[in-house]
Amino acid sequence: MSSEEEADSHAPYSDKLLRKQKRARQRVDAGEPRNSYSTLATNGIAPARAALMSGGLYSAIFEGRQHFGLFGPGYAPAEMLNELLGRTTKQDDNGDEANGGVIAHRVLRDILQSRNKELLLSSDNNNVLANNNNDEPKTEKRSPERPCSHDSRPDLDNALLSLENPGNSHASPPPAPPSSENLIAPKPEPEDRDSDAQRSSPRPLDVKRARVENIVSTMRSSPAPQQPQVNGCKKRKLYHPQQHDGAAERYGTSHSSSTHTVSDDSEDDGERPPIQQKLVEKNALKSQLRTLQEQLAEMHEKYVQLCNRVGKESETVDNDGASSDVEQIEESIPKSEPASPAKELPPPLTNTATPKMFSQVMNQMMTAKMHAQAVGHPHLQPGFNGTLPMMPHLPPTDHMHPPHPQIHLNSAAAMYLNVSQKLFLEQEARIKEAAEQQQNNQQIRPQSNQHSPQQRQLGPTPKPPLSSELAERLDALRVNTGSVGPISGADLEGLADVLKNEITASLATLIDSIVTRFVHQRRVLGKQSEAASAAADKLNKDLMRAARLIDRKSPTPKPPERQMPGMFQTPPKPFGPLYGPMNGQFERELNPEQSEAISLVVPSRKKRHKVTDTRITPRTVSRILGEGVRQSPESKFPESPSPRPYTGLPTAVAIPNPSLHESQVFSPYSPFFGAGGGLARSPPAAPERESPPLPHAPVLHHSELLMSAHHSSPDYLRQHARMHASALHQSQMMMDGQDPHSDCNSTDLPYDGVQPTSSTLTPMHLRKAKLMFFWVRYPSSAVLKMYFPDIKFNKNNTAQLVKWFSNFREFYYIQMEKYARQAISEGLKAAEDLHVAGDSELYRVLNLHYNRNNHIEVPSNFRYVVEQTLREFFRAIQGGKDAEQSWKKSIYKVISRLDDPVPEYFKSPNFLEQLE
DNA sequence: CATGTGCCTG
DNA sequence: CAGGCACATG
Repeated sequence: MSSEEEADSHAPYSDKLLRKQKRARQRVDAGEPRNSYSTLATNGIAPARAALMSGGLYSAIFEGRQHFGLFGPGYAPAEMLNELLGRTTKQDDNGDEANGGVIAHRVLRDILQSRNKELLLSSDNNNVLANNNNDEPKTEKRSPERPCSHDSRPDLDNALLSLENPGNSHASPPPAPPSSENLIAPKPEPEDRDSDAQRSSPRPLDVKRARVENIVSTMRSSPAPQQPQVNGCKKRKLYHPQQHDGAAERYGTSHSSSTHTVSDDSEDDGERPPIQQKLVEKNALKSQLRTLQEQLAEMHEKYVQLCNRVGKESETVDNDGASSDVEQIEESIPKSEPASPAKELPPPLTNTATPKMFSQVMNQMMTAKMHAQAVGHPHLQPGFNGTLPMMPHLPPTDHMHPPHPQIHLNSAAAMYLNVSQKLFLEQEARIKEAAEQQQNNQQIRPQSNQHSPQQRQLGPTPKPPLSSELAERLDALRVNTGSVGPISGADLEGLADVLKNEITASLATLIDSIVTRFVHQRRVLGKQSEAASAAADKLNKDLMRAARLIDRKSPTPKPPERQMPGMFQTPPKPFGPLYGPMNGQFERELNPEQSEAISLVVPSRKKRHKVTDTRITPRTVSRILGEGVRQSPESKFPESPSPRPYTGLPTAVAIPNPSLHESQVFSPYSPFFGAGGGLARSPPAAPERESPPLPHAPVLHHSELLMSAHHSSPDYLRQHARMHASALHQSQMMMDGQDPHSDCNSTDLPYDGVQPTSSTLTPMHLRKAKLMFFWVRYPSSAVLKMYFPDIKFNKNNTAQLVKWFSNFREFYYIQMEKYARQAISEGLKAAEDLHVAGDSELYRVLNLHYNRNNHIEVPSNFRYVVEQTLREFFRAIQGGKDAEQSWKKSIYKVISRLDDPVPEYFKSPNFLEQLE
């Protein structure tokens, strides 16, 4: 019928069977359409999930992930997409950037003024989006219709839509059926969405969308001076460098007045008398602090307003506000962003230069702050987790304590926190710098001169005053410094305390209000809101799928999926901390087994390159595991929001678009109930919404992984960086050694300039592939290639890699079937009662197989997938379907839809090394 | 024909 | 895991 499946199953099937008989094989699926799984999945689910999302706005925005594919069935008219795309591309190509830039500018401004919050939120998304735009074209060829990124737009659309009519979101799109249903649903999936058909109304929405896009891109570019390097660095670069520049310039100019003093100081340092400088600085700082504070308040206010408006607002989006406001906002928000890709600004050296002392203090402060917040707003904490890891100079150990995973983070709050945090950090950095500067000036003027100018440029933003107290503190400090000399630790500490208090206080208020708002909003949104967070999770996946969908046109449009009430609702997943056991170990054992693996392969046709990882025999492993897995306290929180780089299209589309990643700080993770070992039964009463856990980035045990990830994945870095103080940001950049201004290179180097060096897949690659299996069960070869940038692919090794995954799947399904049967034999009646605990046998086996050395924490989604798979098998077996020849086929299909994007850090050249 | 996928077997 | 085969799709 609608799906290809049907096609084969019917007519062809008979033939097939006949043939099969020859071999006596019951081919469940031999020859399934290549990507049939993914395709189907994509189409069907995406819409549903999208719908699920509450209004999309919140989820989309808050989640910060990029959901490209998400077109509600009803929206995202092809035209719109085309328009957008066309615009984007063309402009880029033509060099119309200027126009775009201008527009973007305006939009940006508007947005900033009217809705800071949105901006913030969207900025994340934007990043992703922008990235997409940048790279995709090539890979995307698949979809003739629209070669370019279909991606980002949809999100925007949704967001816009939601904004316009919050309540409608579900209306237009098909009702969002619970994911589980989709899964189960035989297949009547409707998928017309990508066929453009429906969308043909160029409404204000489009305009808005366009605007938003521009804004976003602008924002994005600005904040992330780091070039938008897309791993594949496809063709396009950011197109707003100019805008950015313009903005920066503007910004600089306008600021100059305010910041003037400071800048002058820095520049003229040498000549000016220290005292004068001090005074000037002091004043400047004071005013800046104040400004900052005000901004915070302002932002909050705006946020609130925004929240209120969200429902109705359709036009508000654009308001041209005073440039001044914009500037302020800019300052506060993208603080480090000033550096535009354009490169007019010199690379930021500023913060980096700061002595360790400062950083330490900052760290301290941050930590304290976090704790305080955590106490006050437990649910918010998660947001920080994501961010923390990102701080380069912070010692991983101290700062990374993930807050309790269970805490549900309010996304809105999180966003705010991030912003606040950023501001805070920035401010701190500035203050410190200033202090330091003074010190230096007094002692050695030349030094200060050197970096101050740059500072200025980079962060022209005046430092707003935090509070009078703070200002006083600073002043005192300064005075002391001036007269006494070096700043004492005590002083700094005091300052830190003050700052902490200040910020904490303001943040607390802010957060509270935000949370309240958010909650309220959700309520308003209605049912969708129900599981905004949960929905968000799904959304991600859906989006991904949708994206895929877009790439390939669906053979036959399928009718929209309908909810099948109650059909197979699965209980909320009890995953959670359960993971603990698995994650815990960080130690990565070094087992250099590679010895011979690298031997050159002689091109003899059938030679097998065995890459098998022999290092540990399964038995050994099991033994070890049996002995108990130790987990480090820190790793207990699987959900730690370490942002997970999100790749838009997991499988089908080979788009090396690193941008996706949205860090998702919010983990709408629902509370986890630890299930006992093995298959546990959950109380029937369990809330029924089944929301797949968000695809969170698993927490890597080694900070190095993260770091490496950063190196390799600019996007990833960017995203995180965005949330941190510019200082951090900059320092990171420096660490990376990347030129912030450099755009994506025209070269298509996979990543970071990593070039394929060998065509031989080593045991390490195998290991990596296994780890990847946690995210993707059905990766396309294109995706695989993307994730193995160091491999020079040819047919053989590509096939080998593909084969690996085939083998992985085989193993996986065998286990699933086995455990499903076991559950049945144990008398389990309801599939919903099947749960996979972190300590279950099944889980252990799987972990052993794919993650022997616990190199990474198993992503929560994998657990979800496992559970779903298990349930599918369970149901099938229970229903006697296993008697049918291809009974597994349907299961495979379901599972194939559950692929998630593989974290960007897998592309990192360093990743392999980490796996030793 | 190239690719992709599954099933079996070694 | 890898080989091979059968089968599917573009």
